[in-house]
Amino acid sequence: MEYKFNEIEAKWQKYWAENKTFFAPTDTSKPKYYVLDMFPYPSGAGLHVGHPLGYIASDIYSRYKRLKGFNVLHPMGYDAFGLPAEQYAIQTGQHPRITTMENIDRYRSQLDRIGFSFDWDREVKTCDSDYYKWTQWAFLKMFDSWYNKKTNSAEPIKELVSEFEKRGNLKVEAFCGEVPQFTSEQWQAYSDTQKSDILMQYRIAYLGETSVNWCPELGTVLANDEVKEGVSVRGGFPVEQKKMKQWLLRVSAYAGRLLDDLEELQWSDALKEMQRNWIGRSYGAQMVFKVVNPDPADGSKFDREYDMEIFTTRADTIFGVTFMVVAPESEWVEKLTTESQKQAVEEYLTQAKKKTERERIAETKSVTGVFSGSWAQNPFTGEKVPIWIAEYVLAGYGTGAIMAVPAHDSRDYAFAKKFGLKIVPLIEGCDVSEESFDAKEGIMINSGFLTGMNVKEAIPAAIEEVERRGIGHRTVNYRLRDAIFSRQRYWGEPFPIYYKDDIATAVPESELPLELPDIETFKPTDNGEPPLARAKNWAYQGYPLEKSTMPGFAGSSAYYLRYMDPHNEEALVGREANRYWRNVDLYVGGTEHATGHLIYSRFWNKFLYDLGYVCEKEPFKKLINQGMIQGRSNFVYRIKNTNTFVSNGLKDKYDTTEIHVDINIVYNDRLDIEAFRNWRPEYNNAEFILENGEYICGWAVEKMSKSMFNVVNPDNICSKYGADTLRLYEMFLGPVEMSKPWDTKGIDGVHRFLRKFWKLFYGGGEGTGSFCVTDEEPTPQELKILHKLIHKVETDIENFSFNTSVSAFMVAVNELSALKCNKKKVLVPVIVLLSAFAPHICEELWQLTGHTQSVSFADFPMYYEEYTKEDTFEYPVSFNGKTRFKLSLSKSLSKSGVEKAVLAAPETAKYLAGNSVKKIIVVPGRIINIVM
RNA sequence: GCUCGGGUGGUGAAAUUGGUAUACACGCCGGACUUAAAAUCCUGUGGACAGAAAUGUCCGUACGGGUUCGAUUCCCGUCCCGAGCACCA
Repeated sequence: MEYKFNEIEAKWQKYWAENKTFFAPTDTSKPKYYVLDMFPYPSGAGLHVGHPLGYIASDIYSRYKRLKGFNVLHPMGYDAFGLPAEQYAIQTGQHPRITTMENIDRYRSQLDRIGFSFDWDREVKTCDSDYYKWTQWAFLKMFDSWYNKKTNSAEPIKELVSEFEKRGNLKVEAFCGEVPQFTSEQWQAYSDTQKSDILMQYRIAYLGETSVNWCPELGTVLANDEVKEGVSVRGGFPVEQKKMKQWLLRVSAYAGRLLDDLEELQWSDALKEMQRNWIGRSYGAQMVFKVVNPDPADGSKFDREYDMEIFTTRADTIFGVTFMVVAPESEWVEKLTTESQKQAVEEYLTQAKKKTERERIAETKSVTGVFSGSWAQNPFTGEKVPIWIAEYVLAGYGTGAIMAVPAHDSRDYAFAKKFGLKIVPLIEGCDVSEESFDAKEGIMINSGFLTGMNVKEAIPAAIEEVERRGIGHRTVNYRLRDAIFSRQRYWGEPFPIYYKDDIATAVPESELPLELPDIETFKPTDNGEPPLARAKNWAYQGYPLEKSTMPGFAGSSAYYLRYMDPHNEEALVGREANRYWRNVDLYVGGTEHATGHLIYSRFWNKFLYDLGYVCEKEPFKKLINQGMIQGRSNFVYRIKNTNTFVSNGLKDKYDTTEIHVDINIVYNDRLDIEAFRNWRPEYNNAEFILENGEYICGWAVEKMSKSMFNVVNPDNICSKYGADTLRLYEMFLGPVEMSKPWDTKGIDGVHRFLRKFWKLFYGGGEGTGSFCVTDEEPTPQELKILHKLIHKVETDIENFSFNTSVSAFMVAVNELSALKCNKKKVLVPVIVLLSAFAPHICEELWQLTGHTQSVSFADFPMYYEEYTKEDTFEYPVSFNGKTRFKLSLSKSLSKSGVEKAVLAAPETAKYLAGNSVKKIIVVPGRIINIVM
């Protein structure tokens, strides 16, 4: 019988859905395994063949784990709030919910065709109110918490308030904004508004007036990870810095833990490194320089000496400080500017402010700055140095002020050269005439008590001295900033916050979800308010509700927890379900979320962990980053001003224009000329210059997109070759982690393999023969093929090396075909093993070989035991007619293999014979280990 | 500039981590079946040299050195490619 993949696949997909084959109950009698894919944003374009790459890999792994007896949680859902649906809504007036639901349906039908083993009973959509109820709930918990540095944990704000009432905040150590010190009496005397303002500085979700990334085109603020090179990641619109009142999450409080806990995760080094860079820890010292104007007559406003605090990682270079710099946005600017410099400073500031983020980045090489008029005193040398204002110092990092050591910092060096400031070298033998010496090595000179020390010793020695003198202390700084959490958008979770006499107040938990109201148009209002300002009665008990909504990462930060217990109405995740499923064992997704979702999720999880809602401190134990699949575009070459097209090999002889051509009318780079003429009316009477009677197209690797006519839809591949072929082929293409272009050329090879496999069950005669397998005992040769296959595929799956396991199947099937092997005892274990990769064909063959249920995973351990027992035995190896040592071999290895190995390496044999070798381990033809 | 990955046939890529380099697949060459094509199947396929042939010899994993009985794998230097970060003091 023929291999009718379309019928077979439809049959089993229906069977799985009807029987809920992949339903994963919270069954504590079995070991659990949680395999998660990053859920997709359902875009209007649907899935292309690149999207399912990671899903296929994780599906193979899930099915494999089920075979091994695990209770596997493998859910899927949709990250359904987002910008594209809203942009579409603004243009068309169609409610984003409608577009989103349509897209979800399309995604679902595409996913179903590939035969994934998702437990759809656990599906979540972030835009459903019974899902975002828990997003809002978590936000309220953050609003009601503060970060205690003493316990290094988030704690309820109620406890903080009672501490304030008893003792004020003198003993409180918290990650917080700027707050005055106060006693309990002072606290009690504060007005409600004052109290609220103070508490706001402590909350983990807080309202803050900060400089934000404002994108005028999108009409919203963006988080740091949503901005790249000064433009928005979505849309590529310019972004500027603007002071605004916004909701923020105090992610920075968790910076240290986010960094430290990275160690124990099984993530790729590249990804961990990205997070490390993003969090950016640096050890150093904070110290104080006195501001001392030499000539008070110069309009100095100082009636006393000010202490200006700076941060440095190079305390050892303090003797080389020749000037100081503060950021233009720093609050120090006003205090430091003297009368005589006032005009120059103001000019500089207006100029700096006008620049967009993009311009600032473009001009990183140009050095700008202005002298403030004030001077500071070096606490070690007593020398007076000028204080400058310059853009190269950032207000948001450290204290927004630095001590400049031009000899040993390239940025300070460039600045000193431009403005003619002094450069004092501090390291023996360094040449600072052309560039600074930034390396942290060498012997100190010109450095008082540090002179003669190595830089590595000098840094701690300098910090110690700073601490001894009481002018500063050792400290750690992080680059990671608090996450801006509000968006001036409609299609997102509403904040459960209302403003009672301008005091931000939480909507009671019992009233969640706070549903997103319907509105007529989705644009921001004419006076620049967010779209929710258009909603009627957007108020709680008569008080106005917050009009911003939450950003995209809000809904995706805890979805992995919701899958554990998706229908629980009492909690985000029930205690019992959480204790069983714990966290994600394997997470598969792209690197693009390295500094966004993967940071926010870890933060969110740690926060819930602190409050005792979840039992693991990290959400994702092991992470695999699947590569992107790019498109392979085809081109035709039109001779300019004609309707004649010239084949790729001849195009250099003419003046041509390159035109993208739909890859669906090109086969192995050969153009279907008739189809091309029918593709577009303007090509109806196109002429062609051929080579060898064919039109050969050019090609290039590009992003898969509609505009380049290179999108390959998985549905088409499924109809033409079947889902099993698609699954195998995507794996066969190369390692999952690698990015690679899609090329349909090789798919025939994989499809042929499945036909060949199918034929094994039909006495080698597809189309003619009838189903025919025997109960005969396998020969040793057949067992060896099987044994090798099981071993190879198992180790490959564990290492996520699916391309090589597909190859192993091909080798085995080729070998079994050559032997015309149709013995059940050989073929059935192959079916079981292959069912992880190509489930439909395997289910069918499983049934045909006489099994009544869906691939009965319970039977697998038997085969597994029987065929993977590795009896090792000693095999003597001799040189010069004398037995020298014995080889340790497993039963599947042949004698001839070993002899060949030794013969292949006579030098090795000679060497080994002359040494005391205890054991060498050999596989056919190759020595893999020598024990001396 | 800094930090991580990588460079293996015509192409996608293997190599059990120091043990016969190029498995598997595509493509290509030749053959079988066919009136023919498609499909299918079989054979060959790193390079150079020698031979009628089986076969043999040498060179080959970006380049130059090193360690080792033995290096695609480890070490040093150079050159390319990709990804991420980028005034973070």
